[in-house]
Amino acid sequence: MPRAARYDRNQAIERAVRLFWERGYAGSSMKQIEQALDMRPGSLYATFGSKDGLFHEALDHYAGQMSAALDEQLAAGETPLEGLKRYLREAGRQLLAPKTPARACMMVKTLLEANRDQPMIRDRVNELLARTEARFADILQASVRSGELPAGTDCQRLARLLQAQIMGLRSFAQRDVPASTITELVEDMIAILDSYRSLS
Amino acid sequence: MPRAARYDRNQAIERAVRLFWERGYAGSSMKQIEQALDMRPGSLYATFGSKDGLFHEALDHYAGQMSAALDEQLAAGETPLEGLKRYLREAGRQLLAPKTPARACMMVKTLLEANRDQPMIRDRVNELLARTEARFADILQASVRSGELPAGTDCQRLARLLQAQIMGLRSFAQRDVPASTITELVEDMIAILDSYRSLS
DNA sequence: TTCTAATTTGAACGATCACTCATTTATAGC
DNA sequence: GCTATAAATGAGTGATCGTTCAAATTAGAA
Repeated sequence: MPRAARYDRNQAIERAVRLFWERGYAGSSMKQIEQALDMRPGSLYATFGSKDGLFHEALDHYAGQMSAALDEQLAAGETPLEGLKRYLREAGRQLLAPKTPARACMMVKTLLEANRDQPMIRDRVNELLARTEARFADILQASVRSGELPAGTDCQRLARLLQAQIMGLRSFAQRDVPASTITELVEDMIAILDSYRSLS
Repeated sequence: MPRAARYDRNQAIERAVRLFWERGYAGSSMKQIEQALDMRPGSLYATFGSKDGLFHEALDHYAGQMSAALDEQLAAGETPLEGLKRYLREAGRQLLAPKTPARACMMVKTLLEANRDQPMIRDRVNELLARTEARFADILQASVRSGELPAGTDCQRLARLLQAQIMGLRSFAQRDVPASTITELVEDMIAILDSYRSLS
Protein backbone atom coordinates (compact mmCIF):
# COMPACT_ATOMS: atom_id res chain seq x y z
CA MET A 1 0.00 0.00 0.00
CA PRO A 2 2.26 2.82 1.16
CA ARG A 3 5.35 4.16 -0.39
CA ALA A 4 8.64 2.82 0.98
CA ALA A 5 10.84 5.24 2.93
CA ARG A 6 13.81 6.29 0.85
CA TYR A 7 16.06 6.94 3.82
CA ASP A 8 17.70 4.71 6.37
CA ARG A 9 16.91 6.26 9.72
CA ASN A 10 20.08 5.10 11.41
CA GLN A 11 22.31 6.36 8.65
CA ALA A 12 20.55 9.71 8.78
CA ILE A 13 21.21 9.98 12.50
CA GLU A 14 24.86 9.09 12.04
CA ARG A 15 25.19 11.89 9.52
CA ALA A 16 23.44 14.21 11.94
CA VAL A 17 25.96 13.25 14.63
CA ARG A 18 28.81 14.20 12.34
CA LEU A 19 27.31 17.58 11.56
CA PHE A 20 26.19 18.50 15.08
CA TRP A 21 29.40 17.20 16.61
CA GLU A 22 31.47 19.37 14.32
CA ARG A 23 29.37 22.52 14.23
CA GLY A 24 27.27 22.40 17.39
CA TYR A 25 23.53 22.87 17.68
CA ALA A 26 23.20 26.57 16.86
CA GLY A 27 25.97 26.32 14.29
CA SER A 28 24.12 23.74 12.22
CA SER A 29 21.36 25.27 10.12
CA MET A 30 18.44 23.30 8.76
CA LYS A 31 19.79 24.00 5.29
CA GLN A 32 23.07 22.29 6.22
CA ILE A 33 21.17 19.46 7.85
CA GLU A 34 19.09 18.95 4.71
CA GLN A 35 22.28 18.76 2.70
CA ALA A 36 24.14 16.49 5.11
CA LEU A 37 21.26 14.02 5.44
CA ASP A 38 20.13 14.43 1.81
CA MET A 39 16.57 14.97 3.00
CA ARG A 40 14.04 17.69 2.28
CA PRO A 41 12.39 19.67 5.13
CA GLY A 42 9.12 17.77 4.91
CA SER A 43 10.79 14.39 5.36
CA LEU A 44 12.99 15.70 8.13
CA TYR A 45 10.08 17.05 10.13
CA ALA A 46 7.97 13.96 9.47
CA THR A 47 10.81 11.75 10.71
CA PHE A 48 12.34 13.70 13.58
CA GLY A 49 9.72 16.29 14.49
CA SER A 50 12.07 19.24 14.76
CA LYS A 51 15.70 20.28 14.79
CA ASP A 52 15.62 19.72 18.55
CA GLY A 53 14.25 16.22 18.08
CA LEU A 54 16.96 15.32 15.61
CA PHE A 55 19.61 16.76 17.89
CA HIS A 56 18.38 14.71 20.82
CA GLU A 57 18.54 11.54 18.78
CA ALA A 58 21.99 12.45 17.53
CA LEU A 59 23.24 13.16 21.04
CA ASP A 60 21.91 9.87 22.35
CA HIS A 61 23.45 8.06 19.42
CA TYR A 62 26.80 9.68 20.12
CA ALA A 63 26.63 8.72 23.79
CA GLY A 64 25.86 5.16 22.75
CA GLN A 65 28.89 5.11 20.47
CA MET A 66 31.16 6.34 23.25
CA SER A 67 29.75 3.80 25.64
CA ALA A 68 30.33 1.03 23.11
CA ALA A 69 33.91 2.17 22.62
CA LEU A 70 34.43 1.88 26.36
CA ASP A 71 32.89 -1.59 26.37
CA GLU A 72 35.24 -2.65 23.63
CA GLN A 73 38.36 -1.58 25.49
CA LEU A 74 37.15 -3.07 28.75
CA ALA A 75 36.61 -6.39 27.01
CA ALA A 76 40.07 -6.24 25.48
CA GLY A 77 41.81 -5.29 28.72
CA GLU A 78 42.90 -8.00 31.14
CA THR A 79 41.59 -6.10 34.16
CA PRO A 80 39.05 -3.27 34.54
CA LEU A 81 41.80 -0.73 35.19
CA GLU A 82 43.77 -1.97 32.20
CA GLY A 83 40.59 -1.56 30.18
CA LEU A 84 40.32 2.04 31.28
CA LYS A 85 43.90 2.68 30.33
CA ARG A 86 43.28 1.11 26.94
CA TYR A 87 40.27 3.38 26.59
CA LEU A 88 42.39 6.44 27.31
CA ARG A 89 45.06 5.40 24.83
CA GLU A 90 42.47 4.60 22.19
CA ALA A 91 40.84 8.01 22.79
CA GLY A 92 44.21 9.61 22.21
CA ARG A 93 44.65 7.60 19.02
CA GLN A 94 41.27 8.72 17.69
CA LEU A 95 42.04 12.31 18.57
CA LEU A 96 44.88 12.13 16.09
CA ALA A 97 42.75 10.64 13.33
CA PRO A 98 42.21 13.22 10.61
CA LYS A 99 38.55 12.63 9.76
CA THR A 100 36.94 13.15 13.17
CA PRO A 101 34.23 15.85 13.15
CA ALA A 102 35.81 17.36 16.26
CA ARG A 103 38.34 16.35 18.85
CA ALA A 104 36.33 17.65 21.78
CA CYS A 105 33.54 15.45 23.12
CA MET A 106 30.13 16.20 21.62
CA MET A 107 28.57 15.93 25.06
CA VAL A 108 30.96 18.51 26.47
CA LYS A 109 30.46 20.78 23.48
CA THR A 110 26.72 20.51 24.09
CA LEU A 111 27.16 21.08 27.82
CA LEU A 112 29.05 24.30 27.16
CA GLU A 113 26.77 25.48 24.38
CA ALA A 114 23.37 24.79 25.92
CA ASN A 115 22.17 27.76 27.92
CA ARG A 116 19.27 28.27 30.27
CA ASP A 117 16.69 28.58 27.52
CA GLN A 118 17.42 25.07 26.26
CA PRO A 119 16.47 23.15 29.41
CA MET A 120 15.63 19.92 27.57
CA ILE A 121 19.10 19.71 26.06
CA ARG A 122 20.75 20.74 29.32
CA ASP A 123 18.93 18.06 31.26
CA ARG A 124 19.66 15.42 28.67
CA VAL A 125 23.38 16.04 28.49
CA ASN A 126 23.56 16.21 32.28
CA GLU A 127 21.98 12.81 32.49
CA LEU A 128 24.25 11.32 29.85
CA LEU A 129 27.33 12.64 31.64
CA ALA A 130 26.05 11.40 34.99
CA ARG A 131 25.61 7.95 33.47
CA THR A 132 29.14 8.02 32.12
CA GLU A 133 30.44 9.02 35.52
CA ALA A 134 28.49 6.16 37.12
CA ARG A 135 29.93 3.84 34.52
CA PHE A 136 33.46 4.86 35.45
CA ALA A 137 32.65 4.44 39.14
CA ASP A 138 31.42 0.89 38.51
CA ILE A 139 34.60 0.02 36.69
CA LEU A 140 36.75 1.45 39.44
CA GLN A 141 34.67 -0.40 42.01
CA ALA A 142 35.38 -3.61 40.16
CA SER A 143 39.07 -2.75 40.31
CA VAL A 144 38.80 -2.39 44.07
CA ARG A 145 37.12 -5.79 44.34
CA SER A 146 39.87 -7.35 42.26
CA GLY A 147 42.48 -5.70 44.48
CA GLU A 148 43.93 -3.59 41.70
CA LEU A 149 42.86 -0.46 43.58
CA PRO A 150 43.20 -0.09 47.36
CA ALA A 151 40.23 -1.09 49.50
CA GLY A 152 39.52 2.43 50.75
CA THR A 153 39.38 4.05 47.33
CA ASP A 154 36.59 6.61 46.88
CA CYS A 155 35.46 5.34 43.50
CA GLN A 156 32.80 7.96 42.93
CA ARG A 157 35.29 10.71 43.53
CA LEU A 158 37.96 9.10 41.40
CA ALA A 159 35.39 8.59 38.65
CA ARG A 160 34.67 12.31 38.62
CA LEU A 161 38.38 13.07 38.47
CA LEU A 162 38.71 10.66 35.57
CA GLN A 163 35.80 12.24 33.72
CA ALA A 164 37.17 15.73 34.28
CA GLN A 165 40.55 14.57 32.96
CA ILE A 166 39.00 13.16 29.81
CA MET A 167 36.96 16.31 29.30
CA GLY A 168 40.18 18.28 29.68
CA LEU A 169 42.16 16.03 27.39
CA ARG A 170 39.69 16.21 24.56
CA SER A 171 39.01 19.93 24.94
CA PHE A 172 42.73 20.59 25.03
CA ALA A 173 43.08 18.50 21.88
CA GLN A 174 40.77 20.95 20.12
CA ARG A 175 43.70 23.36 20.25
CA ASP A 176 46.11 23.52 17.36
CA VAL A 177 48.92 21.45 18.86
CA PRO A 178 51.29 18.76 17.53
CA ALA A 179 50.30 15.11 17.83
CA SER A 180 53.08 14.35 20.31
CA THR A 181 51.49 16.74 22.78
CA ILE A 182 48.32 14.68 22.84
CA THR A 183 50.21 11.44 23.23
CA GLU A 184 52.18 12.84 26.15
CA LEU A 185 49.03 14.17 27.76
CA VAL A 186 47.39 10.77 27.52
CA GLU A 187 50.41 9.10 29.08
CA ASP A 188 50.49 11.65 31.90
CA MET A 189 46.85 10.98 32.66
CA ILE A 190 47.40 7.26 32.60
CA ALA A 191 50.27 7.72 35.02
CA ILE A 192 47.95 9.63 37.33
CA LEU A 193 45.43 6.80 37.17
CA ASP A 194 48.22 4.34 37.87
CA SER A 195 49.28 6.34 40.91
CA TYR A 196 45.97 5.35 42.53
CA ARG A 197 46.88 1.65 42.21
CA SER A 198 47.64 -0.62 45.14
CA LEU A 199 51.33 -0.89 45.91
CA SER A 200 52.35 -4.50 45.55
CA MET B 1 32.13 71.24 19.67
CA PRO B 2 31.14 67.59 19.47
CA ARG B 3 28.75 65.71 21.61
CA ALA B 4 30.26 63.71 24.48
CA ALA B 5 30.08 59.92 24.28
CA ARG B 6 27.39 58.57 26.53
CA TYR B 7 28.98 55.19 27.03
CA ASP B 8 32.07 54.02 28.83
CA ARG B 9 33.91 51.75 26.45
CA ASN B 10 35.42 49.55 29.13
CA GLN B 11 32.14 49.05 30.91
CA ALA B 12 30.50 48.12 27.61
CA ILE B 13 33.16 45.49 26.99
CA GLU B 14 32.73 44.06 30.46
CA ARG B 15 29.03 43.68 29.82
CA ALA B 16 29.81 42.06 26.50
CA VAL B 17 32.09 39.58 28.27
CA ARG B 18 29.26 38.60 30.60
CA LEU B 19 26.86 38.03 27.72
CA PHE B 20 29.27 36.20 25.38
CA TRP B 21 30.72 34.15 28.22
CA GLU B 22 27.27 32.97 29.22
CA ARG B 23 25.67 32.49 25.83
CA GLY B 24 28.55 32.03 23.42
CA TYR B 25 29.11 33.85 20.15
CA ALA B 26 26.31 32.42 18.03
CA GLY B 27 23.98 32.32 21.02
CA SER B 28 24.22 36.08 21.57
CA SER B 29 22.09 38.04 19.11
CA MET B 30 22.69 41.68 18.30
CA LYS B 31 19.34 42.42 19.90
CA GLN B 32 20.56 40.89 23.17
CA ILE B 33 23.85 42.74 22.86
CA GLU B 34 22.02 46.04 22.36
CA GLN B 35 20.03 45.34 25.51
CA ALA B 36 23.00 44.16 27.61
CA LEU B 37 25.20 47.12 26.66
CA ASP B 38 22.29 49.60 26.50
CA MET B 39 23.46 50.77 23.10
CA ARG B 40 21.67 51.11 19.79
CA PRO B 41 22.98 49.42 16.62
CA GLY B 42 24.44 52.60 15.20
CA SER B 43 26.55 53.27 18.28
CA LEU B 44 27.60 49.64 18.52
CA TYR B 45 28.84 49.52 14.96
CA ALA B 46 30.50 52.93 15.22
CA THR B 47 32.33 51.78 18.35
CA PHE B 48 33.21 48.14 17.67
CA GLY B 49 32.80 47.74 13.91
CA SER B 50 30.90 44.45 14.01
CA LYS B 51 29.69 41.66 16.25
CA ASP B 52 32.99 39.94 15.51
CA GLY B 53 34.94 43.03 16.53
CA LEU B 54 33.10 43.27 19.82
CA PHE B 55 33.59 39.59 20.48
CA HIS B 56 37.31 39.84 19.88
CA GLU B 57 37.59 42.70 22.34
CA ALA B 58 35.50 40.80 24.86
CA LEU B 59 37.61 37.67 24.50
CA ASP B 60 40.84 39.61 24.96
CA HIS B 61 39.38 41.36 27.97
CA TYR B 62 38.40 38.02 29.49
CA ALA B 63 41.87 36.62 28.92
CA GLY B 64 43.32 39.68 30.61
CA GLN B 65 41.07 39.17 33.61
CA MET B 66 42.12 35.55 33.94
CA SER B 67 45.76 36.48 33.66
CA ALA B 68 45.34 39.14 36.33
CA ALA B 69 43.67 36.62 38.63
CA LEU B 70 46.69 34.36 38.21
CA ASP B 71 49.04 37.26 38.96
CA GLU B 72 47.14 37.99 42.11
CA GLN B 73 47.41 34.47 43.47
CA LEU B 74 51.06 34.21 42.48
CA ALA B 75 51.79 37.38 44.38
CA ALA B 76 49.92 36.08 47.42
CA GLY B 77 51.59 32.66 47.38
CA GLU B 78 54.91 32.20 49.13
CA THR B 79 56.36 30.20 46.24
CA PRO B 80 55.37 29.90 42.55
CA LEU B 81 53.92 26.44 43.11
CA GLU B 82 52.00 27.64 46.14
CA GLY B 83 50.70 30.47 43.97
CA LEU B 84 49.45 27.95 41.41
CA LYS B 85 47.72 25.98 44.13
CA ARG B 86 46.11 29.15 45.42
CA TYR B 87 44.98 29.89 41.88
CA LEU B 88 43.35 26.46 41.62
CA ARG B 89 41.58 26.84 44.95
CA GLU B 90 40.44 30.34 44.08
CA ALA B 91 39.15 29.05 40.73
CA GLY B 92 37.16 26.45 42.62
CA ARG B 93 35.79 29.11 44.91
CA GLN B 94 34.65 31.26 42.01
CA LEU B 95 33.06 28.25 40.35
CA LEU B 96 30.75 28.04 43.33
CA ALA B 97 29.83 31.72 43.23
CA PRO B 98 26.23 32.09 42.05
CA LYS B 99 26.53 35.09 39.74
CA THR B 100 29.17 33.87 37.32
CA PRO B 101 28.01 33.98 33.67
CA ALA B 102 29.26 30.42 33.23
CA ARG B 103 31.48 28.02 35.10
CA ALA B 104 33.34 26.84 32.03
CA CYS B 105 36.15 29.01 30.72
CA MET B 106 35.10 31.48 28.02
CA MET B 107 38.23 30.63 26.04
CA VAL B 108 37.37 26.93 26.10
CA LYS B 109 33.76 27.63 25.21
CA THR B 110 35.02 29.68 22.29
CA LEU B 111 37.54 27.01 21.31
CA LEU B 112 34.77 24.41 21.15
CA GLU B 113 32.26 26.68 19.44
CA ALA B 114 34.45 28.23 16.75
CA ASN B 115 34.41 26.13 13.62
CA ARG B 116 36.42 26.25 10.45
CA ASP B 117 34.53 29.17 8.98
CA GLN B 118 35.52 31.43 11.84
CA PRO B 119 39.30 31.33 11.34
CA MET B 120 39.94 34.69 12.99
CA ILE B 121 38.31 33.60 16.24
CA ARG B 122 39.98 30.20 16.10
CA ASP B 123 43.41 31.72 15.66
CA ARG B 124 42.86 34.25 18.41
CA VAL B 125 41.70 31.74 21.01
CA ASN B 126 44.54 29.41 20.06
CA GLU B 127 47.02 32.18 20.69
CA LEU B 128 45.46 33.15 24.00
CA LEU B 129 45.56 29.54 25.19
CA ALA B 130 49.13 29.13 24.00
CA ARG B 131 50.09 32.20 26.02
CA THR B 132 48.40 30.80 29.09
CA GLU B 133 50.25 27.54 28.65
CA ALA B 134 53.53 29.43 28.30
CA ARG B 135 52.66 31.35 31.43
CA PHE B 136 52.17 28.13 33.36
CA ALA B 137 55.44 26.78 32.00
CA ASP B 138 57.28 29.87 33.19
CA ILE B 139 55.85 29.51 36.66
CA LEU B 140 56.81 25.84 36.80
CA GLN B 141 60.26 26.70 35.54
CA ALA B 142 60.62 29.14 38.40
CA SER B 143 59.59 26.35 40.76
CA VAL B 144 62.37 24.19 39.35
CA ARG B 145 64.90 26.97 39.89
CA SER B 146 63.74 27.38 43.47
CA GLY B 147 64.06 23.62 44.00
CA GLU B 148 60.36 23.12 44.67
CA LEU B 149 60.14 20.93 41.58
CA PRO B 150 62.83 18.38 40.65
CA ALA B 151 65.58 19.53 38.32
CA GLY B 152 64.60 17.26 35.47
CA THR B 153 60.94 18.34 35.32
CA ASP B 154 59.53 18.82 31.82
CA CYS B 155 57.84 22.12 32.53
CA GLN B 156 56.26 22.55 29.12
CA ARG B 157 54.68 19.15 29.36
CA LEU B 158 53.53 19.68 32.93
CA ALA B 159 52.11 23.07 31.94
CA ARG B 160 49.98 21.38 29.28
CA LEU B 161 48.78 18.81 31.79
CA LEU B 162 47.90 21.62 34.19
CA GLN B 163 46.01 23.50 31.50
CA ALA B 164 44.11 20.39 30.46
CA GLN B 165 43.22 19.76 34.11
CA ILE B 166 41.86 23.28 34.53
CA MET B 167 39.91 22.97 31.29
CA GLY B 168 38.48 19.73 32.59
CA LEU B 169 37.70 21.11 36.03
CA ARG B 170 35.81 24.09 34.73
CA SER B 171 33.98 22.17 32.01
CA PHE B 172 33.03 19.52 34.52
CA ALA B 173 31.77 22.28 36.80
CA GLN B 174 29.31 23.25 34.10
CA ARG B 175 27.47 20.05 34.98
CA ASP B 176 24.70 20.14 37.54
CA VAL B 177 26.64 18.79 40.53
CA PRO B 178 26.82 19.63 44.25
CA ALA B 179 29.42 22.13 45.44
CA SER B 180 31.34 19.51 47.39
CA THR B 181 32.10 17.71 44.14
CA ILE B 182 33.92 20.75 42.80
CA THR B 183 35.86 21.22 46.00
CA GLU B 184 36.98 17.61 45.98
CA LEU B 185 37.97 17.84 42.34
CA VAL B 186 40.10 20.89 43.03
CA GLU B 187 41.82 19.14 45.92
CA ASP B 188 42.46 16.06 43.79
CA MET B 189 44.08 18.19 41.12
CA ILE B 190 46.18 20.02 43.69
CA ALA B 191 47.32 16.66 45.03
CA ILE B 192 48.36 15.67 41.51
CA LEU B 193 50.36 18.87 41.17
CA ASP B 194 51.93 18.19 44.57
CA SER B 195 52.92 14.71 43.47
CA TYR B 196 55.32 16.34 41.02
CA ARG B 197 57.12 18.08 43.88
CA SER B 198 60.66 17.28 44.99
CA LEU B 199 60.81 14.75 47.78
CA SER B 200 62.47 16.37 50.77
C1' DT C 1 -5.28 -0.87 -14.32
C1' DT C 2 -7.06 1.54 -10.59
C1' DC C 3 -7.15 2.75 -5.90
C1' DT C 4 -5.12 3.85 -1.52
C1' DA C 5 -2.03 5.67 1.51
C1' DA C 6 2.52 6.65 3.14
C1' DT C 7 6.35 9.47 1.56
C1' DT C 8 8.66 13.21 -0.73
C1' DT C 9 8.86 17.59 -2.42
C1' DG C 10 9.85 22.59 -2.38
C1' DA C 11 7.64 26.96 -2.38
C1' DA C 12 6.40 29.93 1.02
C1' DC C 13 5.63 31.64 6.00
C1' DG C 14 6.62 34.88 9.73
C1' DA C 15 10.44 35.70 12.71
C1' DT C 16 14.81 36.93 13.45
C1' DC C 17 19.58 37.49 11.80
C1' DA C 18 23.63 41.01 11.39
C1' DC C 19 23.98 45.37 9.74
C1' DT C 20 23.23 50.37 7.44
C1' DC C 21 22.31 55.12 7.16
C1' DA C 22 19.47 59.25 6.93
C1' DT C 23 17.86 61.79 10.60
C1' DT C 24 17.74 63.74 15.17
C1' DT C 25 19.95 65.16 19.34
C1' DA C 26 23.29 67.12 22.36
C1' DT C 27 27.18 69.79 23.32
C1' DA C 28 31.26 73.24 23.20
C1' DG C 29 33.00 77.46 21.14
C1' DC C 30 31.74 81.82 19.43
C1' DG D 1 21.45 82.37 20.90
C1' DC D 2 23.73 80.49 17.00
C1' DT D 3 26.60 77.36 14.62
C1' DA D 4 29.44 73.42 13.89
C1' DT D 5 30.18 68.71 14.71
C1' DA D 6 30.31 64.36 16.74
C1' DA D 7 27.19 60.93 18.80
C1' DA D 8 22.90 58.54 19.16
C1' DT D 9 18.87 56.91 17.14
C1' DG D 10 15.78 53.38 15.12
C1' DA D 11 13.32 52.25 11.05
C1' DG D 12 14.58 49.54 7.46
C1' DT D 13 17.90 46.41 4.40
C1' DG D 14 18.27 41.69 2.29
C1' DA D 15 19.45 37.27 3.96
C1' DT D 16 18.67 33.42 6.53
C1' DC D 17 16.41 31.20 10.41
C1' DG D 18 13.25 26.98 11.70
C1' DT D 19 9.01 25.34 10.16
C1' DT D 20 4.60 24.22 7.52
C1' DC D 21 1.66 22.13 4.15
C1' DA D 22 -0.71 21.48 -0.24
C1' DA D 23 0.56 19.05 -4.06
C1' DA D 24 3.17 15.49 -6.48
C1' DT D 25 5.15 10.93 -6.30
C1' DT D 26 5.62 6.11 -5.53
C1' DA D 27 4.63 1.88 -4.17
C1' DG D 28 1.66 -2.52 -2.94
C1' DA D 29 -3.23 -4.29 -2.90
C1' DA D 30 -7.33 -5.14 -5.24
